[in-house]
Amino acid sequence: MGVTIKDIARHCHVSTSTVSKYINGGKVREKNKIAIDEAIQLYNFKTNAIARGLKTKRSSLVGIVVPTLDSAFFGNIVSGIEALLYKNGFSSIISTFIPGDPVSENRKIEFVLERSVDALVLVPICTKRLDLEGITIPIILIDRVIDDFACDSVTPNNIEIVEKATSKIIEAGHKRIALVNGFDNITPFRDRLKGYYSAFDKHNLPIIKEYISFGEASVSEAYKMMNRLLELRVPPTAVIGANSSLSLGVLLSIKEHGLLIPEDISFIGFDCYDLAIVYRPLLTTIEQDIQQICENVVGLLLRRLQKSDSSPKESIVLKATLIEGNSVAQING
Amino acid sequence: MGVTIKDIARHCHVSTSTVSKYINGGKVREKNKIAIDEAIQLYNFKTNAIARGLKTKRSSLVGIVVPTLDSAFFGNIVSGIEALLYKNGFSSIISTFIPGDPVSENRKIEFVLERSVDALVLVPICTKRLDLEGITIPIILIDRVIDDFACDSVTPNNIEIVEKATSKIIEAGHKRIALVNGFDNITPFRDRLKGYYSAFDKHNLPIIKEYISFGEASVSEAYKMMNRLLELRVPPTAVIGANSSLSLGVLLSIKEHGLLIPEDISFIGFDCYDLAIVYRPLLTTIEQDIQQICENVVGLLLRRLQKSDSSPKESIVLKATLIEGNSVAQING
DNA sequence: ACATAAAAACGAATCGTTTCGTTTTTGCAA
DNA sequence: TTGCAAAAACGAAACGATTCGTTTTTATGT
Repeated sequence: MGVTIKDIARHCHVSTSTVSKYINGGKVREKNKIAIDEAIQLYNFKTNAIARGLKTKRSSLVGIVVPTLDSAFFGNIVSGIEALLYKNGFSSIISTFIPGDPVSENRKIEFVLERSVDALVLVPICTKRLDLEGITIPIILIDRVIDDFACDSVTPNNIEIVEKATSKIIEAGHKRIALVNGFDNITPFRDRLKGYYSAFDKHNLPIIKEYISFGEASVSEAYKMMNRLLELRVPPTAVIGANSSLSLGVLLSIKEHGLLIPEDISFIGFDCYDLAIVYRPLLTTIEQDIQQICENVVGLLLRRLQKSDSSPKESIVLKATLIEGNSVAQING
Repeated sequence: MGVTIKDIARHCHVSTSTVSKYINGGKVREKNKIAIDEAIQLYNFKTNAIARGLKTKRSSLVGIVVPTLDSAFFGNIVSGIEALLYKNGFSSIISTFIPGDPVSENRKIEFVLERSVDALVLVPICTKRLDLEGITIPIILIDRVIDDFACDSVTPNNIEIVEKATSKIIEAGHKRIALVNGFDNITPFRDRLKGYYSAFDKHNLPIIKEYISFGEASVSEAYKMMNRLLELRVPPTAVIGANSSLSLGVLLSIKEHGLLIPEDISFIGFDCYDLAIVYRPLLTTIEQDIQQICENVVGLLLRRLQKSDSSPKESIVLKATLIEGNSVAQING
């Protein structure tokens, strides 16, 4: 504890600047090189990242601000990003916020910024402009974008993939298809709704608004939404959960109503692969490739951190996959 | 960007030390107080955590080192701890490692330590002594302990709870009960095995070693283990998954074999509540109270950070709960 | 062996705070 | 008013690295 570059310098009879230079990959006389290496071993010297940060104004810290990690989805994303950042010498400061609470979101962002992070990875909930505008470090948004705020982002092709999923259900003969959605001021939910609409359009089917449900994207809210849907006079014959928590809530409600998938109701989920493969029957789900997301986020981040890079903001859209299970039944008319 | 305490001081015609004192809660003349507050607002001053850290040797950073967050279990723990730390003014540096890889674990710990964290929260995999001994900051272990290394820890009552679960199965008439376990050099798996043994002992039943399977605690390994168990000449009539990933792998294998729970095989899982409640039938599982874990971890941590506290290491053991579902069938002898 | 350019080492200043010993101001009693 | 303790402000010296302009050493060619 507390061995500094000075100790190394003294031990090697060189100046601190020489040691510093060597540590940072500079050229140094061979014998000094050897001596310094030895001394570093001997004293178990670790360069003090704080002192370095103070001088260089770079902390090698990336802030990751996400909603609570109650689903494996964001957990996997955080893990993945952290692992890639680590390979590039960055540490990750994580900060989670309460999904429903814009105040907590803003505070958490502030909190992370105070740590002098070099960049920010953010899964925003608020569409309201946080005071992100004034931030000078690179920001990458995942999963969703913020209206009227040009920013790098990595998102799935929500419209297309939900259209595809919805079409699949329609083509199996369903007409009463519920969508248990998040609030549509959040871009992915807005887009997933668009995809749903689009599929109905393409098949010349009328949309029944009653079957579209908006709410907070939590398990418990989805459960309530689905309960209401199932208690309609004419309940839906199929349902789509618009993200992992919503899918979970929907399944919970279906179960509580004693209904069977797909005999009583067909189902397509979103980002719930772990669950889908053990569920009986195998669930049809929309899945994002998390590794791919992480690679794109970190790749973009590293490019942005090269000071020279001031190219225009990028919106990277990654293709999600519809994984076929047995949770959608063919029905007649 | 870049407004410092100096700017505030100049603007207020006071010295930097006065500003510093005020910021840190010291007493200051009323008019200075007002002036400083105003200037802070005006310039949107944020104290530079890095510079402060350099001087005070406290970073208000806590390192959290856990295996990859591929299950919601650790994700929830990380979220929970982060949230509580935040309330106490700490940021969380997260670092995940590859569960099977002791080298990655050690490197990640080193990496976090270089950041001058004030404390370390760790879910260790290695029983081998990392060079944790030399670390002078407080360390809290979660979920597992390390042999011959006295350290604060928060763990579940593995032996008792698994004994209870196993007894439940035995009392339902089962004799061929499989345990899909992690390697038993990891303390929780060792203890869960003890619990399993103990239940057999108490019921005067012979243990059939064939049904006890050890492997890496991952979904894929559990899947293979369970496959092997199901392909025995005399397969088990019940199975216990010894943690969340193992439970998932077990379910996967059961499904692939076309078996029904509980008709064909009974099942008790561990830490897979989300899954258990949507599964059909409702699964019987052992669950830890994550909120309680987090509160204990952070509580202990904060106590340790009070310099004065040098009380002996604590091993906090929290009671896990056996949640009754319908996945254990009564069978006749 | 000598001059000279290139390479490496040096030393001091600096990053933005906190801290601590000293000086100034304040409030109050004589 | 003056004196004096107590309270507050001050200023300089850290913390541990990096940086940059300068000096020293090395290597090269004659």
